[in-house]
Formats: sequence, C-alpha cells, structure tokens
Amino acid sequence: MGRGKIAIRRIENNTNRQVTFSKRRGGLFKKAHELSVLCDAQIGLIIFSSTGKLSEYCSLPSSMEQIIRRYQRVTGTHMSKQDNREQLHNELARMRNETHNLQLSLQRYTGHALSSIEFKDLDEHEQQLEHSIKKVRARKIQEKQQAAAMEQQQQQLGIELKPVEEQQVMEQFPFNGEEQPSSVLQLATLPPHFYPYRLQPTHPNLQDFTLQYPGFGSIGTTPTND
Amino acid sequence: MGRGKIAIRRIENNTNRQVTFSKRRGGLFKKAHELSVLCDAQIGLIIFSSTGKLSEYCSLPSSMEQIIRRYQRVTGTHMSKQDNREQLHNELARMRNETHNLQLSLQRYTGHALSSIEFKDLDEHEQQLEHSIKKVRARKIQEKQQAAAMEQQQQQLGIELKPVEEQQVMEQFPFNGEEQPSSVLQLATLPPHFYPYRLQPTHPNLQDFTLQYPGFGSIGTTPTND
DNA sequence: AACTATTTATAAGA
DNA sequence: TTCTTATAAATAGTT
Repeated sequence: MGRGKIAIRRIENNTNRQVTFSKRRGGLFKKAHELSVLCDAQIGLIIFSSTGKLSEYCSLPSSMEQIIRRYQRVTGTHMSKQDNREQLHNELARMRNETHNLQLSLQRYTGHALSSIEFKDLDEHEQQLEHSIKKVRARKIQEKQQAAAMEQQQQQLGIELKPVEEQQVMEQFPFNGEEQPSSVLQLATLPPHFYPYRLQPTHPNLQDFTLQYPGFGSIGTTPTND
Repeated sequence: MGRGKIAIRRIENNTNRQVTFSKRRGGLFKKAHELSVLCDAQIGLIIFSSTGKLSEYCSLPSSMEQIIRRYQRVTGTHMSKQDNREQLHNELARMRNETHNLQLSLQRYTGHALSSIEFKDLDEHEQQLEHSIKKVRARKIQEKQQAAAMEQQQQQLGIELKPVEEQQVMEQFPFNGEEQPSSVLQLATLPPHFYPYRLQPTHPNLQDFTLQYPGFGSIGTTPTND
C-alpha cells in the first residue's frame, strides 16, 4: 500500500524502518482493536521494537496480565497453585455446566442435536418453533408498518432524515504524545496459501510445524470453528 | 474496506461475526508478521475468540513464552496468589456474561426478545426457524419409521430391539480442558472517548497510565525513541 | 471458498 | 515529525 510496493523483508534504511515501524504499529493496533470490538475477541499484543522499546495493546476490559494468565492456563505452560479457591472453582464449574446446557438448548432451536430430544418431546418442540415463527412474522409486519409510517411522516413534513454518520476512527486516536499504540493481533490456523510471504531464514528452525507455518499456531478448546 | 462501510461495534449477526473474525484475524496475523520482518520487531499476539478458542502468533525466532517473560521482566509484573484469585473472579464474570448472552439468544428462538434483533436479520432468523422445523419433522418421521420397523421385526423374529441411542451431542463439548466456549455479545460498543489509542509521554508512569487507559501501556527500555 | 466494489492502510514525497 | 496523495492491500457484501 502506498506510492510503491515493497517487498516484505527487513528495511535496511534506519530512518525508513523507523517511520514504517511507527506507521504500521499504529495500523496493527487499530486493526487489533477493531477485531476485538467487532467480534468480541479478547486480544493481547506485545511488540518490542528493534531498539527494545515495548508497546502493548490488550482489549478491554482485560489486562495484559489477565490475558497472559489465560494463555498460560490454556496452553498449560503455567501450573497454577492449588489454593483455597475451591469455591471459586466450583462455581466456575457450575457456570460452565449451565452454559453447556444453554448451548444444547440453543442447538435444538437451530435444528442440531435433535437426537438429544426425546421423541415424545418432538411435538412440543415443533409447536414451540411454529410459535416462534409466528412471532417473528408479526414482528416483521410491525417493522414494515413502522417504516411505512415514518416514510409518510417524512414526506409530509418535508424532513429528510440522514443516516447516522459514523465517526472517523482516526479522530478517536489522540496521537499527540510521544508514543503508544495499542491493539491486538493474532490467530493461527490458516491454510498455507494464505501466507504468500515467507519468513527470513535468518534464524534456523525450531520445530517441524514451525517450518511449515512459522510463528503461527492455534489451540482449539472446542471443536467448533472460530 | 469492502462493499460497504461498517461501524466498529459488535457484529450482532452470528454468522457475520464469525466470518469477519476469521477474515480479520488472518489480516491481523499477516500485518503482524510483516511488521516484525520489515522492522525487525519482536511480536507476540494472543487472541481468544468469543467462543474461547485461542489463536496466537509470535515472530521468529522467539517463542510466546519468551516474549511473555521479556514482557514481564520489562514491566516488572509478577503473578501472585492475589492475582490468581482475581483471575478466577474475572473468569467467573466472563462466564456469567456468556450465560446471560446465551439466555438472550435462546429467548429469540422462543419468540421473546425479538426486538433485540435487527430488522434485516429477521428474515434470516425466520428461515432458521423454518429450517429447524423441517429438521424436527424429518426427525419425527424417522422415529415413526424406526418404531414401525422395529415392531415388525419383533413380531417376525421375536427379537427385542433397543431404541437407537444417539450420542454425539456431548462429543461436541469437550469440557475437560481449561477453557470454555463463550458465545454471544459482550461489551461491544465502546464510547468514542474509550478508544484505547494514545500516545505517551517519554517516561510514562505505568500505573497511572493503566488507570487512565486500561489495557494500554508502553515502557521504554531505552531512552531513545522508537 | 471465490469474487469485486469500496474502504482503508501506507510508501513516498513535501 | 506531520500532512498529503497516489497506490497497494484489506475486506464487506455477494454468489
């Protein structure tokens, strides 16, 4: 992007590299933030510049430490000490169970997991769905009437309603100080052809899979796709 | 970018959110990688999707743990039992939120809380319900045929057959690990003044900064700017 | 999974 | 550094 295309390899010119670093870091932070908001993701991003300066972003309401702990918990890279947190753990387990049950219920309405429904309950479930559809249709009609009514009003009053203008994102970035972008980035399992770029062989391998997908990894805690 | 412009707020449509998550996650990874190569930066990126799935990226030749250690060394953060307990509380809060969201989603299928659905999503919702009904009806027919067939067999062979037990539902929820899938919304829409981008004075006080702009911070390990 | 119309990011230049 | 602008890249809506 820009006046010209550049190859993805280390920028040798110091000044250029510095400028590009600042620009792209800002872009990365913005993108990370947008992803966290748009998709309700929890994101932590740590950047050390070539001079060793740290920049970080993490999605609210988390803290970087929270995200790190969650990461270590999931990856098993950190063993949490056993404390008197039994109660908390128990409550967590309860909540998870409840969530699980809710998900099952939801799946029924989605038409999945029907086998978990007793045959005798199928009729009732069907009626429930029909009832829901009726409500949805009623709602649609209501919306249409409302829209029609509003249009009439507009025409009658000669008032033109504008759609709400979205604020420009950059306006929300008071880049007046010294430093400090933030944001999030990450993610892992993408097909090889998604990465038309390659890592520099500057640092010889680590592991086999790392050679295939350098720097990328994904750990799924559920079989569902994300 | 795209056929239309979208506001940076939580995408309510589940399918859309999922697709956008995948697309943008890929984009974010690519950008992070390019930044690390172009500017010789060390980058670690952790993403938890709304369903709890972890994705991560880190620039070679580092490992995420190395980056985390460096981060903790520079920021002077350390994990205490206090933090751990706090972490549990946070997790609990997250679960509660998730449960709440699931309940809302369920309500939609029940025909309640329809006003929370965007008008443009009503059609899709209606189709989803119709699809579900079809599945239920297909399931009913299947059950009847099975029952009839079994009766015949029993009469013919005098053999008693057990109803086919289908269990695949639980398989979809391997609740053995540390993480839980979460589902619908969270705090999607941040007010403009919450936008977490900010430049920083040359030597920021981490704590004060964090209080003001939770989630963001920068610590220079060298007096030089980046 | 692909395809584009658009929006967004950014490389150069000022 | 900051702003501007031409151009490359990302991606929202569609198929």
